[in-house]
Amino acid sequence: MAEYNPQSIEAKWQKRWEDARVFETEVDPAKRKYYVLEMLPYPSGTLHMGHMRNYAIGDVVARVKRMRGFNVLHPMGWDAFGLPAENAAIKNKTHPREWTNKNIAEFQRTLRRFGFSYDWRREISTCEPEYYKWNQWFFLRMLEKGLAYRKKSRVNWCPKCCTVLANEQVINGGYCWRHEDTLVEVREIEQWFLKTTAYADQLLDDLKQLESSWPDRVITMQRNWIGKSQGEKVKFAVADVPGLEPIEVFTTRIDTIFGATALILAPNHPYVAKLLEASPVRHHGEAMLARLKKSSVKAEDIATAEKEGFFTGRHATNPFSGEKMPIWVGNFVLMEYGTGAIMAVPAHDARDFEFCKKYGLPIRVVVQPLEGGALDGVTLTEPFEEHQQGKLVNSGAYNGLSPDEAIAKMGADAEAKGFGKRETIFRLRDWGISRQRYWGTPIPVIYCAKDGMVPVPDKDLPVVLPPNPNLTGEGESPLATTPEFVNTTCPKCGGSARRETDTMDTFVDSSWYFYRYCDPRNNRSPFDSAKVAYWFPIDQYIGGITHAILHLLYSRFWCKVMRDLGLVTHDEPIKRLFTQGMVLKGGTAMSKSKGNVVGAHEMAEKFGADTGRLYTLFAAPPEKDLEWNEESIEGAWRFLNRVFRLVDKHAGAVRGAAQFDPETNPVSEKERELLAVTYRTLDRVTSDFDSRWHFNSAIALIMELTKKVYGAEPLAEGIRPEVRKEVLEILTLMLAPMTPHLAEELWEMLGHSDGLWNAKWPSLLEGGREGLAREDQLEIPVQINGKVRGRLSIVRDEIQDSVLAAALGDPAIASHLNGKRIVKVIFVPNRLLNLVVG
RNA sequence: GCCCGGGUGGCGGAAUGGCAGACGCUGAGGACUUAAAAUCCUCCGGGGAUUUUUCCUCAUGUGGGUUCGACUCCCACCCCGGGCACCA
Repeated sequence: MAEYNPQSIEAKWQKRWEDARVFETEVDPAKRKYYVLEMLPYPSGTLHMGHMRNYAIGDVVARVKRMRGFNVLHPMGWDAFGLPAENAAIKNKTHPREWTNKNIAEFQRTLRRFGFSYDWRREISTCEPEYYKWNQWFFLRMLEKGLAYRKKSRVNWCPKCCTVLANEQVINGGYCWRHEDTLVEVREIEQWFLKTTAYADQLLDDLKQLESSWPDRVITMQRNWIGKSQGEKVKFAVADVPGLEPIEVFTTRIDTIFGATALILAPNHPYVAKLLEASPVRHHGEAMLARLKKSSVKAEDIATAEKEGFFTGRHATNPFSGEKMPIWVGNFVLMEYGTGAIMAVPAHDARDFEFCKKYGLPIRVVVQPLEGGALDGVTLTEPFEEHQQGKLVNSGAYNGLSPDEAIAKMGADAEAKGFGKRETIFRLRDWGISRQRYWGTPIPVIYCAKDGMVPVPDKDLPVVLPPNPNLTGEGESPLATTPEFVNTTCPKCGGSARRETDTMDTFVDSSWYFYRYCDPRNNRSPFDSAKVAYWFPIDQYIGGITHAILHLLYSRFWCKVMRDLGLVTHDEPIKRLFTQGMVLKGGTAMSKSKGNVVGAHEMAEKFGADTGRLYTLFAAPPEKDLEWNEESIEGAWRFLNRVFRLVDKHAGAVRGAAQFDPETNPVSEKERELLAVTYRTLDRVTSDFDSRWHFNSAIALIMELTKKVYGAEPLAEGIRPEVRKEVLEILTLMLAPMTPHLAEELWEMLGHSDGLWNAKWPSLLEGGREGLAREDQLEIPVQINGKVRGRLSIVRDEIQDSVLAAALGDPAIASHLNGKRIVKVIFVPNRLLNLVVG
């Protein structure tokens, strides 16, 4: 009797798949395509079971689709640029490339050990010049279109990374995304930006296309991040400083403008200095300003900080009422949003209320609730913000209007009179991509004393990283201190010039990598558009929720840019997105730094890849977090052993048997029962795989079926070999997407010389299986007033009258009726009978 | 504060408005064995009645509602997790 030995079985089939090039795919217009992709890993540390779960989910989908006859693209690659490689290189006195390639080799070995069905010919590594050349190429195209630009700006600087971070990489209100304990500093540096804001509207609107196929929370997070607001920009003339242009304010509530009792500027608003110059409160103001600017660096506290500000000594004129109001500076007004100046309407905005209350500024109600009595500013304890239900008061000609009516009318009037403009503003900012580090894509521009900034011509791409950088981990970009890189000649005049020494954010690499998989070795263009047209959009993308904004927003942006460059024709790159749960141990996500990882390779050595795969799929539904349980995995191991023994036991009898043909083959009652269970299991497993992605309950069903046919009796006596074969084959095929190695081995044991990889997913619709799946004798519950009081055996499709008669004849049920009158009979054919008694 | 998730046995979880707790883990008991491991079988939400068999009853965070029937749909609240957060 043979024994289940995953180590040898898995090695054997991985070799066969490779030799037969089973997972290699090409464009084939005759076949329906399916592109399934897991987010590419950053090759650092070791792969643990959290990663494996992600890839196991993708592999199930890929394998099921392949069995369904799809032409499946399922590639893998490496997000190989990044800071950890550089830091590790400095620490270990090696080269980032060396460290990265060592990790890639290790990752590859582990992924191969798990038998994931990747087309390895398409493997890409973003740190190779053949790849990052195209980052540079795209950058140049964006430069031509004005979508890439350089400006000096306040940026987020992480003192530990020694580099600038994108807004998206600043988390928890001011901390670095890689160093969660390190506060980000604000610095002024010349930076390269990509104009994501040019696509703000499209990025928002096209979310509609994704609503039914992306998780709600990802859509919501992106929507909030883009943060569209519609309102008015209103000009307030400065009354007591001659020659100063009016101050522009952004508001979504122009209807409350008569309630404005102050104008408040951000501390770094350019007007503040001008207003303070020669102001009677200049000294106090400047002292306060220095204080506010200092405290505003601590981004962490901004949300909770107490509102603070000071009066500039100057006044502005309300363009609607002509009223003069004081101009203040307030720490809660952000220069980065809107115009950096607001009108304070304390009666109808909580923040303004808090500020004005503190400094004794007047509070004037301009929207009265429709019911519940009049409000007045003096007794107001919190602002009235229910703007749908109310009418305007104290607002001159606009009194009596509803706020919505007033917004329309006052907006139009302001525009007509030239002091207002309807405006849509976004929270989204342009994407700062400059990084002052070595291990990334060099930004392909050259600075010449004579010609200024000159793009590197396409023919000179790629701009390759110097092999021997000066890595210190401190100060400016390592490239800046590597003379053989910096010093070059100007492409225009041929004179001596300097290269840009910043590298690109690594999110550039991952913004378009999935296109490269379609045509990974192309050296004339980033990809062949015809190939991309066949494979795109990605049918199923799988990854962690952590990338809900960064990667997934940048990718969408990149797609739209490529579309406008004429490279692709679709608006959105990813049709369906699935965010899988994390694998936890001790309540937190597995990570090397927390020391709670379960190494993937160790798991494969101990139980085999198939057991590891099965367990991660079985222990929880794929979208939920999974707490690792070392005892539970034994259950998966035991189950696979049981399946192996089952097939091994019957293999001899079954191997030579004919293929079962349900249509021409009369079956015995016992065989029929067995087949019915098998087919019904198949039916439910199919739907769990196809539409519901309930892999855990699919496995439960397969376990149940196994239990039914396991042991000596059920499969042996009175069951012909061809029927046994049918049952065992379906069992094997259902397992194949999840435990592919074992399934291949079983398939061979069952007498197939052709690999299971050629087999199709079994269908109930084929050859009379559907008829055999039907049960003729059913047991249904009988309820009285909705409570189950008995069970009844009925014939399939038995009509109500006959079922009711049988129920009334059942003594157990009759005793519950106890002479009471039946008011109503609910009968669901083949499902249940419910008697409502009075 | 706002926006998303989620709350079911000792644990992970199942249940497409129709028998709550499938399947697995743990635990208990038994078979096999000289013994152990492995394997196989039985039991395993609470309370009560009957103490062979079965029946009743409570129970899916809490309180209401819709329905013949609710873990599932609706309303309100509580708790947990995550995201955003002075965005004008």
